Amino acid sequence: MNPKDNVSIGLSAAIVSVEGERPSVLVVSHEGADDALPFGPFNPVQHRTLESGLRKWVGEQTRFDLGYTEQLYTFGDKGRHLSSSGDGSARVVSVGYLALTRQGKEAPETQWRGWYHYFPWEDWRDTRPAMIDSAILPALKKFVKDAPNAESAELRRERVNVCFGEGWDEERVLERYELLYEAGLVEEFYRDAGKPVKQALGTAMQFDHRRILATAIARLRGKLKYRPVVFELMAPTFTLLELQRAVEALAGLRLHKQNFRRLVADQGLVEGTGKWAATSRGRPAELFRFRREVLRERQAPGVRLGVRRIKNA
Amino acid sequence: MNPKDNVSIGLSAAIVSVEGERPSVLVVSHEGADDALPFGPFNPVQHRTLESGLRKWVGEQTRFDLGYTEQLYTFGDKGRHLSSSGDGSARVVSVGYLALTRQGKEAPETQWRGWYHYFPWEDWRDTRPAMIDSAILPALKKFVKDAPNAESAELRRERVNVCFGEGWDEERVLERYELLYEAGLVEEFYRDAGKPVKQALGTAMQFDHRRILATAIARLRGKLKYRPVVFELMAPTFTLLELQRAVEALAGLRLHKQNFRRLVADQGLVEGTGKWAATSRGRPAELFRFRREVLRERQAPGVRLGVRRIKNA
DNA sequence: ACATTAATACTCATTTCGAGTATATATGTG
DNA sequence: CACATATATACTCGAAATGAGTATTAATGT
Repeated sequence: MNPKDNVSIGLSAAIVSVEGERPSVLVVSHEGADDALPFGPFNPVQHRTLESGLRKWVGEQTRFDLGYTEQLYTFGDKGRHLSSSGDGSARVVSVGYLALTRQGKEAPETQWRGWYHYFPWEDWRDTRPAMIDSAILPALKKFVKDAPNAESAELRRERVNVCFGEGWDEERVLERYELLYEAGLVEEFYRDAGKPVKQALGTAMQFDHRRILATAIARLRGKLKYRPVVFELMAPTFTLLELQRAVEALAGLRLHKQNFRRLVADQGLVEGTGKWAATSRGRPAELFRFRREVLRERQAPGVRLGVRRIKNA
Repeated sequence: MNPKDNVSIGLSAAIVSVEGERPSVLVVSHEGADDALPFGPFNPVQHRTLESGLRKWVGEQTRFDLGYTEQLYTFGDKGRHLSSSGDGSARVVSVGYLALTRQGKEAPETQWRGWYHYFPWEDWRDTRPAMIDSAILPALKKFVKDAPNAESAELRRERVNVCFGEGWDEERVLERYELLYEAGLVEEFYRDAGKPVKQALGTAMQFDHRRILATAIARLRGKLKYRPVVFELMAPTFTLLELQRAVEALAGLRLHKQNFRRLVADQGLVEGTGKWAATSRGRPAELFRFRREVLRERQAPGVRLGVRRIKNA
């Protein structure tokens, strides 16, 4: 192939953990600049696979030993990988990864940050976020009206409806972010276009990292339901309520407690340890552990969160 | 970034269609060489996005106008992108795509080929393929026995069990292909290692294209169940049996006719046209069309094929 | 003692699913 | 034309899964 076809490949990782009710992502933050995901170039000479390249880079940058990892998507859009400083020179194709861990000893330049800082409209645990009605929908209405022609307006109307209309589908995280981007509701839109920022919902990230994070959340929310991935984020033993809170934090939804318990129990996802959690108030809860055997036994075990939100939080 | 980090990006597409009961993939075949998927390099100067690059390349090579497309995975393993001629020079990272179309006018160097030529063990419509018991399981048993140590043997045993043991999970196409690759049951294994071929199940493809195709089939089989993607492969109108045969062809499984009908009808995926198919024998079937509106209405409509195989074909 | 809090158990109606049986409408054959 | 055969379509029925509770148990704080 021709040398002019050469491109640099950037590897980025959305490293996710949950502490209590807060789903977080590990970010590299330098003062003044936006947060970034840990990332680095793929070196075809050193690295045998993309994933081994990622592990090496991330290890160096964050001192983290990635556990579960999964490739998300490869982004190559022109103009979507600019840093805040605006160097538009190199064309970079970026491969995003999702990694799940528990919090540990991080490198000093990195920190865990709640992911709803970047996506405040995605957290429906307490209530439908007010900003959807106060800021998002009015702006999107305008976006529909400003469409260049009727056909485009109809397409936009449909997208708005799917993303923010009747019936919240918690998995459409990326679709929603991309819609907000195109509608100019997000800082990155202005940065990529080299224009002054007009609207900026949520906290911005460097490059296309918020898009990668959106992809990560979407994938994780989907995967939760058919693979027992939550357990990668849990301590070795946990109470059922802790497990539920973790799932809720990730899904951004509240679940029905009794049914949640029935689900994980009936599916054989967990087993009691016979020990009890130190409790403050209320009846003490039994500590459970993940039954690794289910990975072999069942076809598609997962916390099939009865997707519907609990009537009222 | 350093120039030595530069890599070529190859774009490949698994273009899928179904004609009758035969799911096919569009391949480029030159005599003497293995089949290949349509592919070409990504040109960062010309192409704004990876997908537009793909569309351009594929358009030139196959005269096909891709409809539905979806990015699958980005492969970068060293030594898995060798051609049959064995040029090991350039390091290529390949981005695989899935595209769904109907058959039309193809370029002369391309042809539709049934995908079960490449994966004969994946077609369970008539019966559990005999080669699983006659060839695959014995060889995999040996693969387990030849493990370097007990721990590795246990891991291998589990993988064999998940892939080919009790309970067929039709989505694990890639997992199965990778297992067969590692166990040396597939031509590509020997080619990539530069060794003489010992065992070769199914028809080989160039580069890592069979792996990309496996990824495509797996993704499509999964997606079928929660998104109405089959309809991309159907004529504008079709009988319910034709629709069922298409789904069965893709899934490699037989389905229960009456329940299939109930499913697609109850979900509002199709609507009758009031016209009837020209019939040879039996009562004539009504022609249906896809109700595009469901894309807006329901959360996750798809042909939730009651995964279990029909008792006996 | 008792209000409060949380864990866990049990109930119940509804929906979905798997697997049929039953009936309707063609063709082809003697 | 009667009837075997093939296919489409309708309807049934029990089992399992799901959504939304109520009931009971076991702690703490006052």
